[in-house]
Amino acid sequence: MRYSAVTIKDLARELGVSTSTVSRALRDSYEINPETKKMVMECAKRMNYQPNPIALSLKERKSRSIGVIVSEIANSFFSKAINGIESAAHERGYNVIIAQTQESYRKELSILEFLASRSIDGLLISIATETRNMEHFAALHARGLPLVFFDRITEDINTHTVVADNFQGSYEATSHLIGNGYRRIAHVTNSKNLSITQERLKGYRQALKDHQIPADKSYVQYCHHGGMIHSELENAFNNLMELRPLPDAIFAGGDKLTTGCLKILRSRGIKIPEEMALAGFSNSDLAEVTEPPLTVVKQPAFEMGRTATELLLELIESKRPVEEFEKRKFATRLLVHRSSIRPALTSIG
Amino acid sequence: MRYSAVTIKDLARELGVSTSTVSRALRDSYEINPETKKMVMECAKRMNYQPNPIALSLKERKSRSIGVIVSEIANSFFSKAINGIESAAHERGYNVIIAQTQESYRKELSILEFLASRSIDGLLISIATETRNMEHFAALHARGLPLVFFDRITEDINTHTVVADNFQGSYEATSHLIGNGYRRIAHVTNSKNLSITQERLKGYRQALKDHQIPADKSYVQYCHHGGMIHSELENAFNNLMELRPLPDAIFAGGDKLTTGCLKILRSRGIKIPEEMALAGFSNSDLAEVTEPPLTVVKQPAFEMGRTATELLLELIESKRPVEEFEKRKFATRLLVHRSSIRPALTSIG
DNA sequence: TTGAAAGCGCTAACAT
DNA sequence: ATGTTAGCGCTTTCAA
Repeated sequence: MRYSAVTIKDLARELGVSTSTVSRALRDSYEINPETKKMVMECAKRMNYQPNPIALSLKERKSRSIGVIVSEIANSFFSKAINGIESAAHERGYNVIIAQTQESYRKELSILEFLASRSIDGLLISIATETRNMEHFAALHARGLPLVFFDRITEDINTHTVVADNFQGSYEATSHLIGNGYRRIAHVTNSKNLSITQERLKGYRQALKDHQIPADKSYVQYCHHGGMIHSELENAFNNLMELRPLPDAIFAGGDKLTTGCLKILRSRGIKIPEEMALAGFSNSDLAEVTEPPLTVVKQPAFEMGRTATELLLELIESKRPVEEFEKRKFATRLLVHRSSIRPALTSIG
Repeated sequence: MRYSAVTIKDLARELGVSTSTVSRALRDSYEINPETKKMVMECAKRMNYQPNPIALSLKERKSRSIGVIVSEIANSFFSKAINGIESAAHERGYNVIIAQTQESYRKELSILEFLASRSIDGLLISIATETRNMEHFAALHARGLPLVFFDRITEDINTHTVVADNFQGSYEATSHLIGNGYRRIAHVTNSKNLSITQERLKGYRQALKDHQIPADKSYVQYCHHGGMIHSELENAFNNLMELRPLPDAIFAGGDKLTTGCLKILRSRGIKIPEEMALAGFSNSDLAEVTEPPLTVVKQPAFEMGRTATELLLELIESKRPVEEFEKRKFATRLLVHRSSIRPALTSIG
């Protein structure tokens, strides 16, 4: 059974006027007699007329919907960013179509093809951790599809980007660990090719450097799948546990990695922060009620989503090709909790 | 700048044939010369032709997209259910448009209007906690839009439904608390009008009854906004703390309520489970690393999402009106952790 | 085996 | 002030 709506034609027939009169009346055109307008409006309301957006889309060659590609909505940063995206999009009459890569490059490719073939007007992208090659994005961009990257961005494509100040967030968190007496700080992070990985790594390294702590490459562990594959984070962690001297703190570069490290530490009975401190990027609401409460770097996810969307809609609705691209950067916030505070008694200094 | 795709017309011009020939060749029609077919296919590939789904939609009067209405995607149950929904929908070439009510009836109304006007083919709905009146759904259903309710359902509309066995989950959790020596078990739950609230309440009451524990109405606190408004849960909690005798356990009937109670108990320094045990419905991955680890009733969210979608697509693609409606019910799982286990020393029995 | 033409719902240029 | 018509991309009779 098909749901069939009232069309402009039905109204025209009902009223004995032409479809164009109805169309113009509904759009409140100046060239329509006020009385006719009123008559049409009333009839439309009475018959519960709803314009068919598909016909409109076909005509205007746009669908008033935008796509969003993220790694997974269960990620606390992305679910909040999506709230921001939806709020900005709906305000301006746009639909949002969400798709998840689960950090997989293959999925990213197929999703991109899927979305492109669904006539979306533009795309918000946060790149999967597995992805190294940007050609699939470049091809679409070259064909004129408006693109805005957020959070995990690429330099390869010349368009708007929205990011958190990952360097700052990472620098602050690492400095905080150092300030609490930790010296052998490991860094568990996403795949090397990701923009956020590189920036966070830089912040981490700079903090070590500024405090005259030598950086050791083996203290940095990359998770090619962003902790999406459980064994991967386990391996990274095992690698760290084989190091001598043992790290005394872990700074994690992503939502799943932060909570993942917490789970592993807990499951192995390693005391936090006595034996190993933990801090990391996360937007989880539960950070303060875990055991121990987690020190986290929070990104303004909602605002970032909103801004990315506004920039995308600007691109979509711009009459002329946009030449100037913005790089918006948002400050992060460090929320300090017990997981990274060295207890007074065991302080080594 | 507009992204403009290759059309069937471009192919026809390129090859010097008619658009109908191209169309038929692409659809592999029997009445087209194999050589022509091959030629068209090659040209389509070469020019990177992608059929315009909007034109198709207009023609077929369907959009190959379904809407999903949930309270919020940051909810651990819904984010996983949505994964299931997307997996089933994408498999069959459907788009998913997600919208969030934030538990607000008003938002539910406007979202419904928005989605209905965007020519979706069907709708998956989990009702907002504020909603009491089902007329907005009934009106759409009456107009022939396929609807499937999941998780928070209504009896008022005759269609497929997908739920967890809320009674069972609630019964088991409450019985578990009783088995651990708790007798004064409070229940913090969603708005009274919600289906899940009623079923979970029944399970809770039945468990009390089966163990000869008198039910006290004041031990049940309803949150009309599902804990979405912070003060609401605070109030509910305060009400419980004024009771004498004081409850010795809380059983929470929803994701946000469970973690919300944890936060409140923690912030007030009330020891869990010594002073107050806690258990509740939640699909959070962090339940086992909170302090204390939480006893939770888990729903098979992914499977529920998949099933709801399959039922909806069945409805959408059915040639004749569907008369027989299914009520799918999924078993829940009780994961016991420390938050509900009475320590041996303080055991009263 | 192929082409011409109509039509899905809507808008807008062009009549009148 | 209103009507006629063409066209957005595609499929599908109907003709040839």
